[in-house]
Amino acid sequence: MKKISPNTINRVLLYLRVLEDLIKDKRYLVSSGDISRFTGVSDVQIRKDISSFGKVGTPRIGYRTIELKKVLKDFILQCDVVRIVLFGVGNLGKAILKYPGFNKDRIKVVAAFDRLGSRINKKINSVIVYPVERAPEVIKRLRADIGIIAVPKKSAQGVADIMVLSGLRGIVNFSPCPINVPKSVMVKDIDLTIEFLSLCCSIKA
Amino acid sequence: MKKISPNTINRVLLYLRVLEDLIKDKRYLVSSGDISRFTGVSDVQIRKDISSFGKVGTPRIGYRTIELKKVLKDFILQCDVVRIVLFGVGNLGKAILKYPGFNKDRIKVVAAFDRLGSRINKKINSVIVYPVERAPEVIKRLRADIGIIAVPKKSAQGVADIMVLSGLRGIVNFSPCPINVPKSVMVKDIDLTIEFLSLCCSIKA
DNA sequence: AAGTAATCGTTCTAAATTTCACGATTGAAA
DNA sequence: TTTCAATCGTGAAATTTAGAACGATTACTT
Ligand SMILES: NC(=O)c1ccc[n+]([C@@H]2O[C@H](COP(=O)([O-])OP(=O)(O)OC[C@H]3O[C@@H](n4cnc5c(N)ncnc54)[C@H](O)[C@@H]3O)[C@@H](O)[C@H]2O)c1
Ligand SMILES: NC(=O)c1ccc[n+]([C@@H]2O[C@H](COP(=O)([O-])OP(=O)(O)OC[C@H]3O[C@@H](n4cnc5c(N)ncnc54)[C@H](O)[C@@H]3O)[C@@H](O)[C@H]2O)c1
Repeated sequence: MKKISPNTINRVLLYLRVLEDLIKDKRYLVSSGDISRFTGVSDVQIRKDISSFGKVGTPRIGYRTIELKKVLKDFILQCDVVRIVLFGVGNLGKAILKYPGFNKDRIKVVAAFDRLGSRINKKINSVIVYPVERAPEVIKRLRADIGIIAVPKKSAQGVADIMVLSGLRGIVNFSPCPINVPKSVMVKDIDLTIEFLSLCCSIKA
Repeated sequence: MKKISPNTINRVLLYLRVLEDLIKDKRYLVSSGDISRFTGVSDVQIRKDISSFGKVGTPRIGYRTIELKKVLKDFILQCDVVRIVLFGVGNLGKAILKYPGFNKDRIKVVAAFDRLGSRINKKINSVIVYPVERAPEVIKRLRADIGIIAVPKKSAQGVADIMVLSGLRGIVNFSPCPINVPKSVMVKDIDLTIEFLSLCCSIKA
């Protein structure tokens, strides 16, 4: 089996979302052309992505939604549920805690941490906010996989260090500065400022 | 002059941020190796990116921070200020409205829109929330460039249509579904669910 | 039963991006 | 003044990614 590129993973996750919607609508067949219309990805690209997981389609017919969903899911989502912890219950952190859509995709925020006394021991959307000091203990107990950095940038590296110590293996970093972690820990930077500016540049060009 | 790829634009925006910090710290010289350490981008990549804007470095010395900043900025950020409008003043929308960091980067949210009566005519962080019906008029008057979709997915396409009609040329779409717009309008999808799941996949692999 | 149209899957081609290697340039030191 | 080390800039190679073409397969139609 060949390695799957991050781009492919992202696209496959899109396909999975479409498939779940289709299955909910009781549609049992779908073609690469259909998925293309739903996702904007070209049909060739879709067939190519899917074919890296084996032959699951039938010519003239397309793909069986339930089967395809199962195949894709088995390959890229070994885990049933993604357990996430959140650092920083500010504006952005609260938005994430209050978002109901994550549950549907089996993303579960299992705990939150903040430094500020007034935020601690509150429950937001049934997630408890702990003091940062308790992070290593709580994270291990709840067996979280991924951490979100939603603290101001001057606290970002410190929080990242705690995350690494606590055994998290992936970090989503919303703070506008790069963080240093061992390379066994995957980092995904989401820098909204850069996204906005970048779009602006593409427009003017 | 050759065309600048989106990847390059994103990296250059990173360099610009580093440069601003350095200048604030009164550092007048910086090498590609330094920038590499600050950003994680390889030094060769940095030199190559910069060289597409001309020769601005001096061998043995590096780059003059102030000069480099000016050169990069002139090339990719023609506009002084990016004017943004926000659709959907819910959890995510409020977080964006309350974020003070955008001003520093000359990103200015000039107006917000919502459907819900209880949100309308409030001011959040001195940004007025208008009813969606007034969007075309307000957007034209304030000469906004970019719109943010932070409404539930079933409203996303409708909001996108209004944005196009109002003359926006770029859209940042936080809703978990693709939107259809004329191809003269640039769309940047930011799908947090996919980002989290994607990170999860990379970890397990 | 044969023809046909739709769709998959694969191979080859092309384009974009990154990495590598190395020459060129400069200021400082011996 | 000569040497040297640091750094830039660039052309070529390698890698990755997307795209196009096309044969293979299947079910429907007549
Ligand atoms: N809100 C946005 O739209 C937005 C946009 C772009 C970037 N960001 C970035 O996202 C991050 C969060 O933004 P925000 O608007 O939610 O900030 P915020 O100031 O509203 O919230 C930050 C929270 O982190 C907590 N905190 C600070 N230091 C901590 C520490 N060491 N450990 C644990 N908690 C700590 C604070 O008590 C606070 O609750 C920031 O880095 C910001 O730059 C936010
Ligand atoms: N909050 C998160 O962390 C998060 C995570 C992933 C994705 N998203 C996506 O981001 C979007 C916004 O999320 P949220 O949590 O802020 O949602 P929300 O429900 O809190 O807010 C949505 C807002 O949009 C307004 N709205 C609805 N229809 C509208 C219309 N036609 N025109 C104008 N306004 C309208 C509503 O009145 C509400 O104020 C959603 O599409 C969601 O799926 C959010």
